[in-house]
Amino acid sequence: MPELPEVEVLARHLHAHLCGRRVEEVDVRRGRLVRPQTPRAFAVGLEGAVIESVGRRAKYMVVQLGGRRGTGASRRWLVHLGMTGRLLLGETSAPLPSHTAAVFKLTGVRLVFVDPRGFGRMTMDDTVLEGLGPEPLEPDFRPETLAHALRDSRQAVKVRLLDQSRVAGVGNIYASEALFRARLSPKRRSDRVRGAEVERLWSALREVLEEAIRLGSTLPLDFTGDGTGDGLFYHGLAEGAAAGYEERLRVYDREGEPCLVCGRAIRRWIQAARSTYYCPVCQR
DNA sequence: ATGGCTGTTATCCG
DNA sequence: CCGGATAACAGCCA
Repeated sequence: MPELPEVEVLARHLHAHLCGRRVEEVDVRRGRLVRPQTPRAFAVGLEGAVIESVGRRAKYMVVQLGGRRGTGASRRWLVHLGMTGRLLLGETSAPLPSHTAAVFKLTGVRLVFVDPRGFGRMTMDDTVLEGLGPEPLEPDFRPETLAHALRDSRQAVKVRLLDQSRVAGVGNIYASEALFRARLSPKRRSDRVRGAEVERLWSALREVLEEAIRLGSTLPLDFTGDGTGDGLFYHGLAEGAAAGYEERLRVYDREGEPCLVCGRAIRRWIQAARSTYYCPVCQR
């Protein structure tokens, strides 16, 4: 489930594994993966580059590249996992999994992008980062920053939180989780979230995201994709690691189960064609 | 087995 | 302009 925390954890792990390696060969097997750029231009731009760092912006993994002289400005390789994108790291000789969308031969290792539903994206065109909202975990993300993001919209606050141009990186799961912890109804009109409530939502959002990163960072990761205990993480989790992960979610996917605070049954409600989970008693 | 659901987002309508 | 619906796609589950 690639939302901000999952991409952050992935980026931190890949940073350690990929830094200093050279991109020797790029094989895009599913052209639609590369947008908005031709697969050819993407491959040509990437081949020969050396990976300097791996980071994150919103739900994008950002691979900073160097190593080729005379190519002008710094280049960034952007990866969006969509719903089901995964990055697998392994032997060059291993057989490729089904739904392999792209293969990257790096020095000493092979990186494979697998994506059954094909919502993932890759590009070297960083205009896709334009228009993204503030990073909720940056120090300059203050309660006023969130207040500004919620202002001037009659949309439900839950829907607003999913708008990447307002706050970057929040997805369907953490939007529900943050609103639950802030005791705020997902149906509340965004421009009617009041001062004290903004403060609660601000801290709840940061807590939820930070906790997820902390927990994700301590999990044993399975970069080869061999593990079967893989239902949650885009790049695969070592077996058995998924259990504690789900327990951490307090409302998401708990329809009909008792609220952990008041005991009332958790409800599911469709907003903007996505499921929202909430407690009808605790969240007003 | 059929249909409803799924972590995302660009684009199309009214 | 705004906001809701849809499409892109495959897999899983009841």
